[in-house]
Amino acid sequence: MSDAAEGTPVPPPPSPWERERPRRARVAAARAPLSRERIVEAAFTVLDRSGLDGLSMRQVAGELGVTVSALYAYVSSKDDLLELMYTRLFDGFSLPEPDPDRWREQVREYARTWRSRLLSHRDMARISMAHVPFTAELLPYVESLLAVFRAAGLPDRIAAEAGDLISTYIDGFVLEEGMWQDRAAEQTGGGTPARPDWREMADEMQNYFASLPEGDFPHLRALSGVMVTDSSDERFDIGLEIILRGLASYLPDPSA
Amino acid sequence: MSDAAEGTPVPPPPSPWERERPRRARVAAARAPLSRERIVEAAFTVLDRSGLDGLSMRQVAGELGVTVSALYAYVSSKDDLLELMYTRLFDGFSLPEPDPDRWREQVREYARTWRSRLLSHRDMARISMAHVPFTAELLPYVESLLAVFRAAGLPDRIAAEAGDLISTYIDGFVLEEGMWQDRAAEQTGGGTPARPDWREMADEMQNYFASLPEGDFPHLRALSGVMVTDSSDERFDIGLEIILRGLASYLPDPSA
DNA sequence: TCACCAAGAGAACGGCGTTCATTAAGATAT
DNA sequence: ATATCTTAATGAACGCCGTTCTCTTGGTGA
Repeated sequence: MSDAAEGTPVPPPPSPWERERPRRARVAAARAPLSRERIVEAAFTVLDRSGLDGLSMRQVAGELGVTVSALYAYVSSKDDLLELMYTRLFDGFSLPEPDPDRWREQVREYARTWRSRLLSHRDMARISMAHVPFTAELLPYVESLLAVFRAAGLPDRIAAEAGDLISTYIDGFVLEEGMWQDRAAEQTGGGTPARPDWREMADEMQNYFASLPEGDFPHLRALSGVMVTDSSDERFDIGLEIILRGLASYLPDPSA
Repeated sequence: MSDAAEGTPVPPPPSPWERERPRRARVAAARAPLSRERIVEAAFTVLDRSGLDGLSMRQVAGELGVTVSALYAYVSSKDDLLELMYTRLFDGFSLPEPDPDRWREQVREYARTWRSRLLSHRDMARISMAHVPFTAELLPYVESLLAVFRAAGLPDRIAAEAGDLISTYIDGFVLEEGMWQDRAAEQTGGGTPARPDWREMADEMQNYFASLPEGDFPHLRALSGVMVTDSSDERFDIGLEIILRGLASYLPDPSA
């Protein structure tokens, strides 16, 4: 442990006037060399902290203690990085073997799982909406969702649309959830409360609807109750059920 | 018309070495003073030419022959401008008086109209997806859509979701249409062909699906035919019909 | 004629995505 | 042990962005 045992030329200590070189980046790199994986991970950290609008290559680089340009050795562009993040969403995701007798439940499970994955990172729905899962890596997931619909007995034309329809619904729903969340956050101040105050938000909305001119918005007023009292989960299931019923109507025996 | 009749101090002509001052901006401004309307119009021009990613305040200002900062006298931010563009989409839009016997047709018409409006400007679906029509100005439209659902006899919980569901479907569908369009455009080169080559695109996709390992993607292979041969309009109507059937299943008499 | 005013110009700030030449460190060959 | 090559990261630069601030200018009413 004692240094200078041999004649190994120890570099002289830096003179006081010369700025100490930043050694930390190198040290960090030695601990864990940069990689696509590490970059994606850092990107998720930045995403959760600052949202999609605050997700810049510079922030990601900063998170890793590295310069921006270093990232471009592993990632060809910001779009590339976003696509990696999108693909990440599918990791370890698997649909069950299609069971014609349980196809509704299987689709429900798919939908709930997918929604919870979208909710697991801030603004993830925005990223998801900007992508189509038609890369070689993701096609298997599309395939197994289609398998469920076809096994259920849906006509080809219906099955072909069903996947898109369900996925679009989920993305859109979560996207809106996020927008209300953001709106709530920006009202309570710049800070990002872990859980936005739904109660307060709902009350405010309720009041707003109730304050609308009586004669002009009868339906909005009438529905403001259920819009506000129903939880997000309930509303999600309702929309999902509407789609499932629509799909089921194309089956020879809709009772299935 | 003759100048210098009186002692009005005419400014000397600009010396040859000094850059001629740009007079055109001023002239243009005199012709038609800036306004929110003119700014929105210019923004649409830029949007159609360069897409949402190319829509910058600087480009809009350039389109008007004006400096960036001038815009900020009329528009408080870029977000504000985007919201104006979004609101523009609703101009002159009107839903018919709800007719319980024709509610499906009324919803279909609403959906087709809305889709065609989204298609009328490049990337408009992206802008639409980022907004909720819950501003004072747009609530009447929401109201009259809800009116159709309620008049049809849908339960409140269902009617409350139906508006969101349909709107999300339309936005999502058009968004995807745009993505395929962009993908096609970037393959044929930087140029922006007015109508992307659907035929070629479809063939290419068909080939891709057909080239997939036989055993691994039976459903994708089986459905690639209908996915490709059906026109966008047909696919849109199919998805819409699925939703309408789902909604109808909540009516006492689903035959309506 | 002069003071005022609204509208727009112009410059600047900090941040962005991306590229490029350069450098430090380790591995390899002589 | 030394010279060479490779790799991985740096740091500076380019051109663009949204936004703000100060300044100019042309027209208006007293």
